[in-house]
Amino acid sequence: MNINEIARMAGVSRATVSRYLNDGYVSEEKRDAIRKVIERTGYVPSSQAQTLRTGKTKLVGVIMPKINSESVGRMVAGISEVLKDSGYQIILANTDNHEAEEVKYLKVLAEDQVDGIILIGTVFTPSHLKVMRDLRVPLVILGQSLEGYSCVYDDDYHSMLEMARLVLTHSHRPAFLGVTEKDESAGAARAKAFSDACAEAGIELPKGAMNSGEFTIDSGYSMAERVLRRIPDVDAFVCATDNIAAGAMACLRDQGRSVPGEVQVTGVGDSRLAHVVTPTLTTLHYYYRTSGAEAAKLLVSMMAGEDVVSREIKMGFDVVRGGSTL
Amino acid sequence: MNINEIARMAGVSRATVSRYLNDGYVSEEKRDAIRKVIERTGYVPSSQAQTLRTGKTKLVGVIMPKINSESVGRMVAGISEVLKDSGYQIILANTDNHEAEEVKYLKVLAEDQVDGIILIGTVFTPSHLKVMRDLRVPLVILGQSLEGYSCVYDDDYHSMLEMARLVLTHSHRPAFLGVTEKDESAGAARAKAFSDACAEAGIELPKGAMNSGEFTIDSGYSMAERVLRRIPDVDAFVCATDNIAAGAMACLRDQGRSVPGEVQVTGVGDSRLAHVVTPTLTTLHYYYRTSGAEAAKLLVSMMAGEDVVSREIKMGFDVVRGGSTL
DNA sequence: CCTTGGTATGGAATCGTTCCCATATCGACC
DNA sequence: GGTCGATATGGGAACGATTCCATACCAAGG
Repeated sequence: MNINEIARMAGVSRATVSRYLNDGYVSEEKRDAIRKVIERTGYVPSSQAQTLRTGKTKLVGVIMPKINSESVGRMVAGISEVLKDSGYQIILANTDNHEAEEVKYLKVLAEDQVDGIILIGTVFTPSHLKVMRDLRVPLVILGQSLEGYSCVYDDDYHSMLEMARLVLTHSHRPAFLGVTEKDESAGAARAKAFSDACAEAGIELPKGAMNSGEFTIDSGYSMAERVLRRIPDVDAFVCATDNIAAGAMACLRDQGRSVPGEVQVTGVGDSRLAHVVTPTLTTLHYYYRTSGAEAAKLLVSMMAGEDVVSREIKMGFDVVRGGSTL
Repeated sequence: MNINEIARMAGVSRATVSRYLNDGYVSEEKRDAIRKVIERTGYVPSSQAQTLRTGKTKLVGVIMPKINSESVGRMVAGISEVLKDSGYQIILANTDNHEAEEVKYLKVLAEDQVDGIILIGTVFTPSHLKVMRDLRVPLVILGQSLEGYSCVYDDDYHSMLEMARLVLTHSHRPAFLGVTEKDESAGAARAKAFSDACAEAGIELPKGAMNSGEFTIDSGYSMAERVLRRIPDVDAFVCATDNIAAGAMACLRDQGRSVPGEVQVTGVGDSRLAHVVTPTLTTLHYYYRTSGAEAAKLLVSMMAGEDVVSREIKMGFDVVRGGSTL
């Protein structure tokens, strides 16, 4: 069942059916005739042929470092919410934190497949930049800020600064449990905010106070273990993610240290985890879902050809006070 | 840059280039010539044109009830792992637990867009069955079992039976916190297993012992609250998901009841949550990632045309003992 | 020597749309 | 009355591949 059949059955030309389906100039009678035939046959235009002819796929590629992560999940939920209404489908590319995969997908997707790309990136290597420069479809970066590109990101620095200040009102021997500094946002920015806050409070950080690991609970556990060995009188764990904080709390529990009495703990992300640990976790709420939605909106307008001067959207944040701080 | 250009530059016909790209019969010399031109120009065949001509999209649709859920995330990770290697891309459809959306996506995706579909379903309505019956692409159902379709699912009944038996060795006033029975797997099967285990142990369940709510922590909290009012001497909460169990534990904590001393608690899913609550949660480990991978493998072979007699794969499980049971 | 089958190649049709162009009618306006 | 713009319609050329078919060469086998 194709457009020719429909045209024949409705007694009009193929071109008229096409016009009926898209925009202009079809008389009332023919319009009726075509509508009837289409209803009766349940005809749906082949999106593949449309794609070939128009060069528009109505697909958006979302490249993400890890599908089963709560923050990414929330972002994608926001993206999907917006794109659904704009008639776009999401095509998913999961890189499992493998930078090379990220570059590969950028290339493959842009080749043909999609009208636009949202990159939930972590680390930008030179080959990232190269591929991104000669991309032929609009790109929005989510979760990181990068000069010259449209991006939606969280205020990692100031939010962590505020969190650190809060902790430091009752802490003199704090330690930081973070992730790789190659990650500008979750890594470098949060670490810098922490050490700036310490400097501001006149605290000199001992060796071993700044740590870097993975985004996992296990990594949080082992970093905490290590700090407790090297700085036995540590009195606060400021963590770069809720996962890490949860790991740290597990470690403290196992070693019989009370939270927040002996050691305060804070996380980032306001994940479900934060609300079920005992005591509940003081954490930073980032508007992940909303930032996903904003990124999608931005991309939609870019794909519509409005020459959005590459925009940056910095999201707000809230400090969520749980029982893990004084 | 299209196949004609390449053909011209290599001094061969378009057909020969196409044969070079696909299978047979190209002489060594021409093969070399074509390869050189392709390397130099970086030519990549238009997948849209290929799709139009061959009818194969190299896309697989994955319909899921909720993207930011840990179990779904794990399943999708498994799917993506397998499909990546088979040259398929994933196209994502998030229904946000809206059954009508599920049906809509089944229709839309099958229309044209994808070579196969994996449905991570929850509830099957008559309109589901109707659409699924006249689908023109292979379908694999993940997480539920449905007569006549290929499916990969967990042994909800027997795993919960085992869990309930474990709890009942030290409990005489247990309650069940579940989800809607319209969900055959997570709802009906787990609830039945629980009541069967109780019957087996000679326990008569009081009114209010069987509960049904949402898949959320909050819902777990309020269900627990309600049971504590109606059955004050309840001594175990057997929950249909870890989220619900986490909510129940939060409620018990708030009401000053000790776990597992006064009330035992169990979950299902072996989520990260289960390991960070205090005490850690006794839960059922389901092989979500593996089941996603299995579903994908099944679909790949179906798409390859091997007439797989619609197969069922029932996954195994483990009981993970945490501190929340005696 | 003629047939047969494997190897190799190009021409042309095809997939199902969109959209440019040519054409036509009709009322309005100078 | 001729020109002009708006409305309406169909013919046909793309879009960029795959694939059927015809053709041709060459070695082997009877």
